[in-house]
Amino acid sequence: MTVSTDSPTGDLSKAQLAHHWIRSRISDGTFSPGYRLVLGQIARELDVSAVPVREAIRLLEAEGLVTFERNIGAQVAMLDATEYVHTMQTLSLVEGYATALSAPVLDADTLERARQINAEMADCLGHFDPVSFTRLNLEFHSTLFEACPNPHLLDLVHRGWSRLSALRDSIFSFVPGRAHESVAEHTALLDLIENGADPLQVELAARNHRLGTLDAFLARQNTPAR
Amino acid sequence: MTVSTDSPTGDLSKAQLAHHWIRSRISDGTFSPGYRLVLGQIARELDVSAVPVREAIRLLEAEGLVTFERNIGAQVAMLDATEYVHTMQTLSLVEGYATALSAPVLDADTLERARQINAEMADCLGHFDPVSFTRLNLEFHSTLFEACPNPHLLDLVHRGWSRLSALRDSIFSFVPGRAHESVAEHTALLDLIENGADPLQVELAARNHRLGTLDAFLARQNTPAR
DNA sequence: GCGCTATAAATCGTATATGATTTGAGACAT
DNA sequence: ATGTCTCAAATCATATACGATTTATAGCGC
Repeated sequence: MTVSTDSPTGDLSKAQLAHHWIRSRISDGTFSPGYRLVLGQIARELDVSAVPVREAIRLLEAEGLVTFERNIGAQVAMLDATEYVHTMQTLSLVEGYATALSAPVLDADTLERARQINAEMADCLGHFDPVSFTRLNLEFHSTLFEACPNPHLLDLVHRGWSRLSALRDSIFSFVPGRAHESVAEHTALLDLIENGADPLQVELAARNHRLGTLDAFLARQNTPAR
Repeated sequence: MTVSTDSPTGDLSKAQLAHHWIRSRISDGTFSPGYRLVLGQIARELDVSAVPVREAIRLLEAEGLVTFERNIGAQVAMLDATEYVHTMQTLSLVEGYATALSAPVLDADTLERARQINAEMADCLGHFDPVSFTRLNLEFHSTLFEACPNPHLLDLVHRGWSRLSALRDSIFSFVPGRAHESVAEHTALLDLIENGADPLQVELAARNHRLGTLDAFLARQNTPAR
């Protein structure tokens, strides 16, 4: 359901276990940005040796969740404003396309479910609940792009979400003063899909929807626009 | 210049050396798709232990260049038609956007250089030289997207190219009967950029240019269209 | 007190060693 | 000939050991 909380299935190597474990700790906030990941410490915690932990950390580095320097060690990556913009921009691109590719495959049930989720998001605005809002937002978009027939593309979408949800605090989808617009755009997007709109139109709607959130976020922070 | 032949700079760990070394062997064709990568064998060859080699291979797996199975081992990934389509599709997306983002930053000199490269590509058509054609094609597009200010996006473009150039035989950009059209589209793209066209127009031109090559390739192979 | 050096502690990087898993060859029965 | 069983060799996965590098600390001269 959620992107990064998926539990690994089947029997995994210790390196893979460490990989998932550390990623989970980053996602759930136990290890927040800047936290130093000491090999031996994590190894003791997981009751494994340092070798598979090192491997896990190098993989997380490749995913962009962790920074790593030779002979220095690893720490949970910190997204500055610039990297946030770049990640959101990239996500808007791949998610928009993934949504457009999956739109023709969505059945009526799925669309109805998406509308339901969007209704719940609207509720969150009533009794101010940005955390649920963000969680539902992910659920909403997942519903729309998960049917994408291109697994590479889908992988990029997941990586983008993972990076954002792990490194920004957990309410990055909620920008005060923008949330209402966001819900409205969701409805518009669903209408487009339901009416079998041109794929490019769907793509751009989904893309601009996310870029809109980004811009709102930047405006709020007085960060120079992208 | 080329995407995947960049030599690492500075002092690297043995794991990183192994990483680059294996990738180079894949790129230059020494290790072709399906080739089995045996840890101990590579370790002996590089005069290191198996530990850093394993790390390197796991990273290459994450990049999609090798497949790896627990207790079985690694082999250079094999792109079937489907994966080829997915990779090309994804590349068309990210490269198109990267080109559109970098277009406004390109100076006259760079554009002139691109035209020069494209002229050389046209020459390659005269004295049938698909290998140079493909190399120049990469050079041409690199020139256009390297100025992209979004490093994440650029990274995705590089990964896409790396995957394609490593796993398809080295002339994947050259599809007989399509190459002339390709050169013409390059000129059209440069004109758009030079005239300061709308970014979306540049993006779609670049995207469709690559998708055109993909479609031509598929048609030639009688593979069902994407 | 401030800065410098020397030393110790912590940590990383990887070679080596060992157990676990898979693969392949030969023996054997059918 | 075919299938299957057994065992040995190859290979992977990881714990352990040790050297290399960095960082922290204490001492010393000024």
